Amino acid sequence: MDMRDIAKMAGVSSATVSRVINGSCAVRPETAERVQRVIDEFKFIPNGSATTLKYGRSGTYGLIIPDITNPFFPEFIQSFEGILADANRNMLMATTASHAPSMQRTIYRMLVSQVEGIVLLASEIETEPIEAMMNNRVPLVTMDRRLVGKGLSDVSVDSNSGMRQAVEHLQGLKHRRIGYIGGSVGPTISDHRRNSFVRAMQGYGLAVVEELMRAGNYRISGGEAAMAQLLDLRDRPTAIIAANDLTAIGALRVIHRQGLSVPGDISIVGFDDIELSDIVFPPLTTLHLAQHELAKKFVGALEAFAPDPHGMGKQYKVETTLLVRSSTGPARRRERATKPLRAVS
Amino acid sequence: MDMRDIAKMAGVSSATVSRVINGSCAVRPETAERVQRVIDEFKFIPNGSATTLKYGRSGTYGLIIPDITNPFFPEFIQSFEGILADANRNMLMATTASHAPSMQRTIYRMLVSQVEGIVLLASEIETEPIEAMMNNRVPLVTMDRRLVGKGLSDVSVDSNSGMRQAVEHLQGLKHRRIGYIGGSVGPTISDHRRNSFVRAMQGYGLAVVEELMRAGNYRISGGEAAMAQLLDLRDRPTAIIAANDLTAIGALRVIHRQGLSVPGDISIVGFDDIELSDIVFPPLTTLHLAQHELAKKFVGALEAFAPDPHGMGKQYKVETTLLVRSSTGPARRRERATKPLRAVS
DNA sequence: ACAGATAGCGTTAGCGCTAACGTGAACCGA
DNA sequence: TCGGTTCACGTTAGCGCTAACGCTATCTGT
Repeated sequence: MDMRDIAKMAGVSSATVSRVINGSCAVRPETAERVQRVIDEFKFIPNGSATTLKYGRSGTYGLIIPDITNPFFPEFIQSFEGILADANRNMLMATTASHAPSMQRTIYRMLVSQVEGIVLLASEIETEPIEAMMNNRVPLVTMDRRLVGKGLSDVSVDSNSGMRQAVEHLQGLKHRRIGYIGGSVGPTISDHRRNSFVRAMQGYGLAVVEELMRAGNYRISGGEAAMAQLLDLRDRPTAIIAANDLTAIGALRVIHRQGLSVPGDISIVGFDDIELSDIVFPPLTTLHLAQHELAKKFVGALEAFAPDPHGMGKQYKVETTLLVRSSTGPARRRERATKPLRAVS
Repeated sequence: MDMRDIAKMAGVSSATVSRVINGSCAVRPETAERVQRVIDEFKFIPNGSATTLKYGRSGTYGLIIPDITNPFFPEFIQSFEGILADANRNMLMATTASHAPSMQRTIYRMLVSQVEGIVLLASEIETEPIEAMMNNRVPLVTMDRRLVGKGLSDVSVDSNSGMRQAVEHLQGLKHRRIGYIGGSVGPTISDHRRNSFVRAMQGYGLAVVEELMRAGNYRISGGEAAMAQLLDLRDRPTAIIAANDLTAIGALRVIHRQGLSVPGDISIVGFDDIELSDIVFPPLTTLHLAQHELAKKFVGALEAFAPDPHGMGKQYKVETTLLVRSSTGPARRRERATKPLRAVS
């Protein structure tokens, strides 16, 4: 069943069928209606690969996610795919281990599928092998790499504003020893969130203590490990800002396990505002990142390349704002090793 | 840059280039190597839409998810996509609101894209409009609908075995009043999990009390609402089995908010074993569902249709097993309205 | 009344790939 | 030596679609 079959039954040529399907105005309404009736009757669906081959556009974008298990990503995907669907576009999705070979095969498959652009949400992994693979064939939009070029755009999360609000909030609650638990160490592309934290602290005249800054892994386990170390310190921090909510939740768990309370003994600020952050106890004060805005920027960045896939990319940005819930409160008076008020298993 | 260009540079015909790329053995090794060198040099990537058009197969499957925000689905997607990627296949994913028009547009886009099959993970929504849309064009594999037909397979979660283990476990802990919080009511395809629960209770000679069985919505909010009602009862249940982990977590939250303890006052059993179930406090006793096995069954079901897309489908099944963590414990002696031991905000 | 514009539709070529077939050369056994 | 195989490749014909162009009938202005 192809357009010629439909054409024959409607008594027109296949070109006219094509015109009707694509809404060309160069068809008389009555002819269009006649053709449409045949299309409906036989539930005809055109063959997209033929269109892609002929027209050179697939209407499909690729999305590469490092770890879909991190709740941040599903929330993003939801918005991203929704926006694409509204524009009648498809999403080819792949989660990929962070090692290069599987990554390259993923990109290869996407390029074979004639994607018109790829979004790479992989701040944790090296991207050189990927760019080599892509070879400037289709536009690439990355997250938080702050690197643009031909056919290369970036959407970054501006943590400065949010981080300032967080530090101001904590300072207002009389916190002075504020710790930080960051993301992964290693081949990561310089930790912007960490820098924002440092700048915000300095901006408010607070001491930036190396001892109070630890690396995590953007997951609960990393938050737990880092927080355990911080609690072992003679002079503990009274507040913690974490690089993302999962890290904050990990910290929360360790604090509870040691019989301390949040925010009674230690205040915690997360980052991202994933749904989970409102579900844990206590609900996290966090830096809200508007997922839908973020997704819109990515789609916008992709579509900006439509006229010229090899044109110069742009740097996009989304803001973060502090969302105060219940995991932050006044600093304890004596900033010494804290004793639990009551034991909780 | 197409195969003819490569062919010219390698001094062969385009057919030979095709043969080399597809690993045909009808090419002399030295010729193949020469061609491969040119391919590598120019980083040639074949045009998949041409192959799809010619060959009639796209190597792409569609996956439709109702609510990717439910952690069950990301974990599934991870496995599903991984298995497809290993088989060098693509995944076209869409999350879709449960109303028919957006659903139909999603399916339409997938059919245009020449997917070779669609997995529909939408136990909550009506599927008649979808099947009408699909019109038996490509195989459909559903989850937990227990309906098979031409080009239609189903993968169901066998909750019987797990439910029996759960009830036995609770009975062993001296629980007699066991409640159940189910999934959504309405157009859902008969609640197999609920039936399994009822059968298991009867099998162990326990009373099935209608009053103790409530509907939820597969999310935290539903678990909360249902549990709140159950706690209002004069004669509360001493244990709850939930239709999924999110529901169980919702129940957990309400119990904690009312100053009761788990499992001290009430035991809770979840279903699915999502990662979160090991992270909440206390870690959930739950019916473990092997996500990777589940994903494998779906891929297997799809590929079983490869020889004949219109052939008869099959019913697949995955087992569940009880995983005991910390949310279940001995029943309280007096099965009367319980008083909180201590107040917690 | 007539050249030119326009609307509405048909014809055609070709997007890049590969199955099927065709061909020439090397090889084989009798 | 020679008909038949086999191997290793080239040639060709589309897969279904649509942009570009071509054609005809009607309409417009003078």
